[in-house]
Amino acid sequence: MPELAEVFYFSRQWRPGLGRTILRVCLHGEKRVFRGSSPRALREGLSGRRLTSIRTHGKQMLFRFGRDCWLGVHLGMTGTLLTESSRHQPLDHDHLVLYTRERALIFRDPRLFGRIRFTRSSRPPSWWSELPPGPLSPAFSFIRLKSFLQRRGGTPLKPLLLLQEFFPGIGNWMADEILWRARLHPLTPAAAVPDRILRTLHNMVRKVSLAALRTIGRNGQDPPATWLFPHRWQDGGKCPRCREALIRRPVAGRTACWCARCQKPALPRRPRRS
DNA sequence: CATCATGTTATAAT
DNA sequence: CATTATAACATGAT
Repeated sequence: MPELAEVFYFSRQWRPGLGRTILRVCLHGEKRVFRGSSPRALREGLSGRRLTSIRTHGKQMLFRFGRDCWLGVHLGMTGTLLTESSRHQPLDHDHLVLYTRERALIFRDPRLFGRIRFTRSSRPPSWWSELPPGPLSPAFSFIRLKSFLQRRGGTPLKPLLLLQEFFPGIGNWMADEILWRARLHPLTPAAAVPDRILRTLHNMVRKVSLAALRTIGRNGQDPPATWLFPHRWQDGGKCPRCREALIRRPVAGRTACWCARCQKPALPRRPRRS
């Protein structure tokens, strides 16, 4: 589930733990989600400390404990954050559970593509502070987008939108939603987009991010039927704009969904003449 | 049983 | 070196 808005939503699930002291830590330290960090250090670092802040950036989450303990969470494909009562017994897929007096803060991930990191330092860890500007940041400017797409002009738009190094938080459904709204075919080479359409694309990256945060991010509910979102996985799904049947097939290794009528492939560079 | 999945990354090939 | 394709990860849903 987790792209930028879902990640934000899940981060808020742990908000009841803000200001609370972690009394006990249960974890499945041998699981893949702890790759690259020490479960022992994590347990010792968090125990007895208060959860002091919660932040998200794209698909990344950062929880601060006390002054100098930082917990990074990435939800991968199937990760979720939730709370249960403090009597909760960790289930098979509850790989990290932080107990406060009144609640259990749970990281659950059946598929184990998620990742937990732990760092002890006075400043936030570098993997966090070096994240690229998010789509809603002023630094995510049109000119910066244009130069990025220029640099990778031969690559289709769809896989470019999935690059976290430039579009942190954008995932498969958001990319399709953005292209659908900008009426751009997922295979359009980046350099083939005229400036005017590029403006639209830039706008849509921001619009979809903002709208997703205001719906999914706020209450976890799916976006309305005016979006591509609720139609994209349905067999026989129709374009909510023109009712044309939606097309679904892999583009650069991921399933893409688009409307054959609204999103025409790029025209050949030299249509005619000799 | 086969296929597919809202993600990332190592490795191979171009 | 840059880009692109593929496999792998591990489990659950259909």
